[in-house]
Amino acid sequence: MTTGSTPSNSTGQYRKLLTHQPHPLKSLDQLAVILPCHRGQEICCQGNPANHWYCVISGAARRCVIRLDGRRQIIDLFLPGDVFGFSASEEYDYTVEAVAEGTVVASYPRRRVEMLADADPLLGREIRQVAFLALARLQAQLLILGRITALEKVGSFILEIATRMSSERGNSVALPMSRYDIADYLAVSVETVSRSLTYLKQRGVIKFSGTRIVRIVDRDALEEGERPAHAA
Amino acid sequence: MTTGSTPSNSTGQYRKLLTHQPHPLKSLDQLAVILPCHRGQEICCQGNPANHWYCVISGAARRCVIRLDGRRQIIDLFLPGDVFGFSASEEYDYTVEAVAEGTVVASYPRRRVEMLADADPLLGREIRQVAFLALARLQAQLLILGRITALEKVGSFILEIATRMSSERGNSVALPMSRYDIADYLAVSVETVSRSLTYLKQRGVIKFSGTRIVRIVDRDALEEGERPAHAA
DNA sequence: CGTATCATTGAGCTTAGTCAAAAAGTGTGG
DNA sequence: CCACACTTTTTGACTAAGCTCAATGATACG
Repeated sequence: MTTGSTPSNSTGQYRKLLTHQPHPLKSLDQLAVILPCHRGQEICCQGNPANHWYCVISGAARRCVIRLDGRRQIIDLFLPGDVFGFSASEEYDYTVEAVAEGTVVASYPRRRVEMLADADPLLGREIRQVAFLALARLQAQLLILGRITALEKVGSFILEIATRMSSERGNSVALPMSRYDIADYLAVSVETVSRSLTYLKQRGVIKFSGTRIVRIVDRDALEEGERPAHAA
Repeated sequence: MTTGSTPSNSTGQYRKLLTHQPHPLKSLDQLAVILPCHRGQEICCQGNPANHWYCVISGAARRCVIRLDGRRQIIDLFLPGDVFGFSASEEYDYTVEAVAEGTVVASYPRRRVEMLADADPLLGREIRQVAFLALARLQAQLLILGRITALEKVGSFILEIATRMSSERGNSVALPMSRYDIADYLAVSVETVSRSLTYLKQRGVIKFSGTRIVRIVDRDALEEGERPAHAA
């Protein structure tokens, strides 16, 4: 749909991007429809039939739920290589939106993929593996939300992003989202996010080059009280 | 292992229980090894190879992680019919323990099941579906942890348990776990859990028949500010 | 260059965590 | 059946972390 206005030239470039990018559903590249997204654009919407699975090619996407009181909660964050769109029912029970302008997403027709998986056990395993990764992501997020202080939440968040965007060299991380998004992701207020970042900066734990580019100076300090005991 | 001391008679009874209980992996009943558990007994342990998948037959189990500071967090709660043991890596990255004395769990050898799934696409789909259910459970838990006040967390918790233990008749729910467990599950202190319950009792929202049996008097009050906007 | 969004900072207040202790169950062995 | 130990649950007083409201700076974008 969005691609309608895009010159085929450009679509071809996205196609190349998909081909060159390693991701978990490589074997389905030929089935993929490529979706370049604007900032905030809905990729799939709560209540709609869950007919597609998706994989982030570049950029970032957020999975959110809006509460009655108007508060938004971000349930999950998708970065390049992450697969999403799974649902236990026939409808999506969440909405996914592009976070950054120009986020590119590959979309796969669910039923066709499932039929392919019926014939190809290896593909079936791949899909399960991808679902297990989604489980691991949610588990990590639960651990972050379970932290006591906001400072720990923000610290873990930076480390998580740093790990998942490992393509970035060194200790510099480009935060893919605004402070507001981070707040809704960590279930704290924007002000608290900002204050925590300022505090970490003043203590010399992190440094900023631009508001959204963080350099981790003292990783141990960020990890403080963060690791589960077994990892010690 | 635990069954070693159990007379075969008793094992036979558990087997019957499994046969009569509807659950998602019915087709694997013949493969199942039945594990009756003591209160607090470990079912699978963080760091061990993830060689089994499990299904709760009766009772309840908790998935936990222990932090460096000694705090425990309960990541997930398994009730009868819930399948667990999935891992994205070759090892469990969490520990699962029986909550109630006499909890019964069916255990399935992972590799054999995966081989069966290779040959039987329907089984493959069932496993995916079960994994999607696990995703939905974690999403629900994230929504609860994202709530603002402790009162809302406790309210949502009661409603969640009431829904998942739908076998219980009427509006009475038997809480499967102690206040401490609830606290670690909701990431609040025990005292706060207790105070919230007392408050709900005094406001006439719930009634107790015994400390762990709750009757929901005013469901709407519990749901207050709880529903995502779309559900309105 | 102006406007809208995003980010930071401040002040006051509320909620929930901590520490402490009492009360109510639960189970065990005599 | 009771006494005792232990766990679970509740309640109280104090403290501190984070939310709200409010305002000011910074950035991006047309």
